[in-house]
Amino acid sequence: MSSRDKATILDIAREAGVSKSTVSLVLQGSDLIRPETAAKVRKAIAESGYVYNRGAANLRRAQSNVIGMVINDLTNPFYAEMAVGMERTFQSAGIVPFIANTAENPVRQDQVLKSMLEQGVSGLIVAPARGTSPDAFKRIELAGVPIVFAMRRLAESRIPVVAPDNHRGGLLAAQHLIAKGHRRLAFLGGNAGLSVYHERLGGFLEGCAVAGIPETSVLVIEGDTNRRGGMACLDTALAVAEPPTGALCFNDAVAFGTMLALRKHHLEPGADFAVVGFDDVAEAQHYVPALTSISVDTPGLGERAAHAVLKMIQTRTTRAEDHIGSVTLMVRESCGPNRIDLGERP
Amino acid sequence: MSSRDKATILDIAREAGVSKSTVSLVLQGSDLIRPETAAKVRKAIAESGYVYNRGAANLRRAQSNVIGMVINDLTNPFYAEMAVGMERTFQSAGIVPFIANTAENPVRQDQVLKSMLEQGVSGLIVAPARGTSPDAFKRIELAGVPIVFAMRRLAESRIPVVAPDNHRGGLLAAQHLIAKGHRRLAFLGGNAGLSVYHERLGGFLEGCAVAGIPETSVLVIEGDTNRRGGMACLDTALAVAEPPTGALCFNDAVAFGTMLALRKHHLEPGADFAVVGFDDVAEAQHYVPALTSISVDTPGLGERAAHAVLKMIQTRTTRAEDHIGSVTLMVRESCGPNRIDLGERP
DNA sequence: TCTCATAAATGGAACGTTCCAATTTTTCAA
DNA sequence: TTGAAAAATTGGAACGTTCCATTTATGAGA
Repeated sequence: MSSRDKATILDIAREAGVSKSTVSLVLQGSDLIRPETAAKVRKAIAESGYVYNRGAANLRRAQSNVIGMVINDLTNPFYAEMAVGMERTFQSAGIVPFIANTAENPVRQDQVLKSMLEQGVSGLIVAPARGTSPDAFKRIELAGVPIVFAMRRLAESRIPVVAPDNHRGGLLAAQHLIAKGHRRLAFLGGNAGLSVYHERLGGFLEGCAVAGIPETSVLVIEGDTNRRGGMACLDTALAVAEPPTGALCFNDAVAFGTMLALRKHHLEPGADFAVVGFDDVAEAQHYVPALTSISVDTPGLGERAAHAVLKMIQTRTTRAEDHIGSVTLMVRESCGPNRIDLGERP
Repeated sequence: MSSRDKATILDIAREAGVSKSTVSLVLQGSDLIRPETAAKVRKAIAESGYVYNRGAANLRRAQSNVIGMVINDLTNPFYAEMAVGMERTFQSAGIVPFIANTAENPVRQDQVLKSMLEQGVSGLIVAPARGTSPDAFKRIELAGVPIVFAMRRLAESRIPVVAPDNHRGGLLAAQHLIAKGHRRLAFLGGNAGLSVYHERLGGFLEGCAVAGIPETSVLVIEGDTNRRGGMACLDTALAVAEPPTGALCFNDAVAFGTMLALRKHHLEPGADFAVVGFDDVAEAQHYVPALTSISVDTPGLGERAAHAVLKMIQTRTTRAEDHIGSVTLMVRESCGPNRIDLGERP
């Protein structure tokens, strides 16, 4: 039945009455082959259930046309959206990227990177797992494989980064909350192990300082970067002597959690407490109340990162400029109506 | 600087003063090698930035230790959760699966499958894209690569399937709504191109029929399987002469959309209209109101599918039993408190 | 010390492709 | 028709690994 010993280029050659070289050329779409000959070969291929052995091919040539995407958390819609943006770009370049998930686990990440390297990827996009050790990417740099970081950067690394302008996002959020009349502010969720955390918090504090609110009076509460973390943070925030009236959350997931917890405390997000998210995931605009959030153009960043690797591969370099994407404040309902008239949409 | 011509097994051999065969044996963890010799080899490997060339290895042996997961929509949290369940299983088997997204696009799916095949995957889990043609998997079957379908089945295919008991889920939902006192029911979202649609709808209609509600009086409205689709379906549902008072939604995303649309019509989900979802994604329990949904044990199904391929690979077979996972009704708030009276809603 | 069994290490032939250099076929001007 | 240039095709040597059949080293018993 099913030919157990799969067909090779030689079988095709025999079948079509040509040499293996000819078959190889046809496979590569070379125009050195006469059209009729190519047709004969293609016919033989179609009839034989032949599958091209890319491993063998890569052995001979030195490139591999596979690109790896290593993502820290695929169940986080934010990263899933980013990954899809990357895929779109790769698709139009005619290449199929392989995705792997590290679940924020540096050990898993090591395994995954090793596997991708062994597989001979020609480029890599990595959203590093939390707590990645600084030399986790030494092997890859040594191997000279082009790599770009997405979203997160590593402390002392010269690997190019594609990320949103987190600092400015934090700043915009602070300005917005302050313009709404809030003076007692909080920054909820995230933890100091994340470069993104420092950037967002830094921008937020700067915005506060500029408006005359000293850093020390801003309530900063670390926590998990998911719904549960947001809920916990809010509980803590409301327990202090003079609780805040508004907060920037580390990301949208934390913001959703914060809003859920507010309801448990019989406070209505928007009316009694202002909540700003970060990332502007698709869900933000559908939520009730719709979440005011810092939009980072997620798929756009994905595309950008993909273009960067593609270019690095093409130009055979391992260096590239960082790209810091612009951010915008999406004003929705979770900070309530304007206290000072800024003419935003209802 | 970086040795442009990468090290091979022979370089390691020379460095360690042994033969290439010895290095190969060490790499495979063979116990034929004296520990001191193995140590020497390992030292040389560590010092040289050597990367194992799996492509070359696969050329010689016939298996490849890579497994492909082809997912129809990674941005759908449901499928992302399933994928993570699979990954967990593969991880504990020491293998790194490669994930690819098809974005519900059969053409893309073809490319992805071709690429995975060429890469020499030893097994495949596929959640088929909507509208997949029945012979899209002919190549794979011909190549004798073990494959299992997750969640969706294909009309005339003998490929094993791992999926929840959709029929029973539909039945449970109908019983629940009817027990709550609803008589005018609807099934919202999904479309006839999906096997899952027929199964869920079939179970729902059966549940209705058993309770004396004729199939013809159940309002069935097709629509997109996301939030927007749910919103549109509800609008249509409320526009009929005698609108329904409760509905089973094709999946949780549709249910969320339905609840959003209810609010726009000034109806409160749970109080004025009963909503049941399907899949029980993580968000269901956090939503306000918390969504009553049919839980399918998503990660569990993923694990099951992963085990199935693993076993097929091990036993070198291409056949396996279907697995239909049990489902449970998770009662939360979106159907409101029990109605004792069977009267119409005010 | 010698034998012999066993343990450890090795060389060479594959695996399926690409690419180069070489060969054969075709085309066309003289 | 002939010859030479151009076009089309081809054989063989890589690529980096594994595996088999051998060879070489080790150590126990005499």
